[in-house]
Amino acid sequence: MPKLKRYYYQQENVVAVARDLLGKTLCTRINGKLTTGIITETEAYAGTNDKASHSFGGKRTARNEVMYAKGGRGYVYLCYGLHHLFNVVTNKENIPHAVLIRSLKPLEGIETILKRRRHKAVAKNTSGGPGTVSQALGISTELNGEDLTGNKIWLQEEGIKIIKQNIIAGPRVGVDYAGEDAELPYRFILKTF
DNA sequence: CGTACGATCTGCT
DNA sequence: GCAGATCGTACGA
Repeated sequence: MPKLKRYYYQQENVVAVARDLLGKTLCTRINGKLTTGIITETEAYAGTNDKASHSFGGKRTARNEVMYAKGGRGYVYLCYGLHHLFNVVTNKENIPHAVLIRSLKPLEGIETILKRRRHKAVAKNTSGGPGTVSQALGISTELNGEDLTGNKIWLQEEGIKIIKQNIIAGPRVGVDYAGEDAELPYRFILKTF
């Protein structure tokens, strides 16, 4: 399975990328341990006009700086003081787009994943939210800004074939503060997972 | 410098 | 169903 190349991350339309990432494989090699999973749920955060995004209004701080880098890097930040959320930065021309990976189906390194997750829910198909995705693959803020074409964390082509009929779009989770933008159908879920 | 809070998860009731 | 965990960051004084 070939790695996604840099140009993949430099497409204009984040929402399209978020949809397209379904079925691709997210991989990490942390301390020599390889763990991978098929992406089953994503959310798009679109540029500076999206009230739900950290970059709304052109906000640019030490935390979200990497959103303004060229596409193809990871944006990892701490949420609620204990969850590391992983985003793929996808943009061209300094537009701060990102895709949050909300859920995975574990593929390789199941033993390691179970250990990291203290034998919790991952035994099933998906992990239960963006925090557990990071926990399962060993992602933490140390990987913030990491190049996604490198060998610590990367994405690969389809783990499975996706047909349109199996994709559900809906509003994003936990962004009520974003007013009308909270309604946007920027969340994509693979049915049957 | 102080304070409030978040793109959440878990375990207990 | 609900509260507690837990702390870096943002923002105002």
